Amino acid sequence: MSNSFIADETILYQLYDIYRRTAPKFESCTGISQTRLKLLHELYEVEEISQRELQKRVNIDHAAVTRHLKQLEEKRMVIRRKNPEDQRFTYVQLSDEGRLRIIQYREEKQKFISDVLNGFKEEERVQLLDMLTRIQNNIEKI
Amino acid sequence: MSNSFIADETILYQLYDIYRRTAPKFESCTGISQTRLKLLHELYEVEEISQRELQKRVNIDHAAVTRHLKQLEEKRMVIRRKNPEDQRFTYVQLSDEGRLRIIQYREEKQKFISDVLNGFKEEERVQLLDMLTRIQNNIEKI
DNA sequence: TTATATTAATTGACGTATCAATTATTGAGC
DNA sequence: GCTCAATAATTGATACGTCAATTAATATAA
Repeated sequence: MSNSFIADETILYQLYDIYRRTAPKFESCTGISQTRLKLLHELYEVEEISQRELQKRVNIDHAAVTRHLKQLEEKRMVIRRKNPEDQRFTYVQLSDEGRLRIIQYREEKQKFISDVLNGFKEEERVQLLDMLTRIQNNIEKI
Repeated sequence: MSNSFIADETILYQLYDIYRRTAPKFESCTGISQTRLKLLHELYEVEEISQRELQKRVNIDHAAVTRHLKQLEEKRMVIRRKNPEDQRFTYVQLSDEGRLRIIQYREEKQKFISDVLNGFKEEERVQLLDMLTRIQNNIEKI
């Protein structure tokens, strides 16, 4: 087993470890989980959208989407309604309050991200993004 | 909001996304989860170790360590015993079968990792590892 | 038009991480 | 020696992801 393989192992492990350690800090800094903010962010970009379409965009399981939206609805962050023309579809939109609060969340998120990438030059960020994208593509193929 | 911030956001999201998509594939390719293999790997490196020490090395919650080890014990992969000198400590070691099977797992893992990093030159791997380590350090400080 | 297939959403079962509380054992100070 | 603090392990509650099964509505084909 070569040294470079050990380094490769470490890369994989660090990817995993970074996620695990980031998630709780992200939430305590911003006040919301990464997935949920992603959902709100997608809603922020549109007037109204079906759960199905939203699910495709955030790319997590249907079941998780349903549960998040139900909770966001309870918190009065989003509004859901059935499409009258096709009752299978449920349409979702941000409530006025949701639209206000997401702005706050995004500010906190921005601070958080700049902490995470502290010390990274612009050029390095570009490189990193490129490498992560390549990894994502590789994983896709497996 | 500048373009570079959007790129930074994407980096964070991709780190999260890579983990989420890697985990199930890792498990289906290797036959074991990343965390559990990490536990076994640590055990592979030593004769015997306390759960406390093992927990420090893998750096996940005590509760998770306990639960994993209980399941690995049921599967006859590890052996646990109380330290007679200090009954608070539980010592863990690989069983003979565990020691055999981890070799298999590691081969599968090696294949998996080379798929994930397919197309990465040695120099890029070094760069990536360096950047991930810096991110880890940044997260630590938050 | 009536049976069948498809689609969106939901629910259930499960795995695994976290934090907090509890239990059991040992150590320290009086 | 006895009480109180510290430590390791465990258990309970909760969160959130997966896949599989189910429900409800619509489209399609005989």
